[in-house]
Amino acid sequence: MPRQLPQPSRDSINLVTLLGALADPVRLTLMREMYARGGPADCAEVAGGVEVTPPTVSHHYRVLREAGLTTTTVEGRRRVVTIRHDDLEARFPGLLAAILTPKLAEWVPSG
Amino acid sequence: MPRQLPQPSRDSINLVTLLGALADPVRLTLMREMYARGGPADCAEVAGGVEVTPPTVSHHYRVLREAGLTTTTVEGRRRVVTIRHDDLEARFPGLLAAILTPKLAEWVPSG
DNA sequence: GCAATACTTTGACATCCATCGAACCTATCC
DNA sequence: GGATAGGTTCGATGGATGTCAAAGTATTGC
Repeated sequence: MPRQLPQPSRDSINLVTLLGALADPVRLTLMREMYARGGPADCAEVAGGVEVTPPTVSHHYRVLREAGLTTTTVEGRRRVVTIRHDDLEARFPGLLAAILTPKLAEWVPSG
Repeated sequence: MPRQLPQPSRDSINLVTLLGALADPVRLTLMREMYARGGPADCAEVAGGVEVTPPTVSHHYRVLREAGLTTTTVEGRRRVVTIRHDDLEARFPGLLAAILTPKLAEWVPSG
């Protein structure tokens, strides 16, 4: 049975917390990867290109989830993560697209 | 003569830095106030409703400026601040509106 | 049951960050 | 020049944050 990890309700998503969650290169990379995949994705696959240790990856997924950005479900010994498109669009229309759509070359100057 | 305080060029505005600058209640309040006024505004007036000491306000204005969000000019013994609408729209279309448009009641749950 | 897999939690550590008081700087005005 | 006003910088401080190694928790498979 897939269990769902605790997450804030739509109405309790805080903008400052949300921005703080996105204001980190690792988490922004994770979000971009999820966004590009467009649907439920394997946590390990999404984090494939990220160069931090498993505990740190776990920490970042937790921050994203607790900020209301993602939903994580446990399926066996893997985790599946999804961006909360509907909730985020309802609360902050256009925000996600504005942050995640720009090309990589644009959010990292000289990158 | 109005002097302009140093700020990053349009192309060197970093998304992570920008989000970090906005991920603070005081700075978000300042940005909202400026956004609502729609043009150049007196720093002291904008910060009128904020309940922190002058050194802290000064610190926050600096963070906003160095993140590329605002332009500050010195006119006599007051400062005038402006949101860099054009540069921000060019780099991250729709971002500013998505973050600053929501009503107050929405970015602070139960507020 | 046992071993291996996948991820999390705990604890520690270094760094960053918001905040303030005190001192400083630069205009304005008498 | 002296006094005042508006802001900034400096130094200190308490708290948050990113990171990792080690230990813990589930789940799969033999």
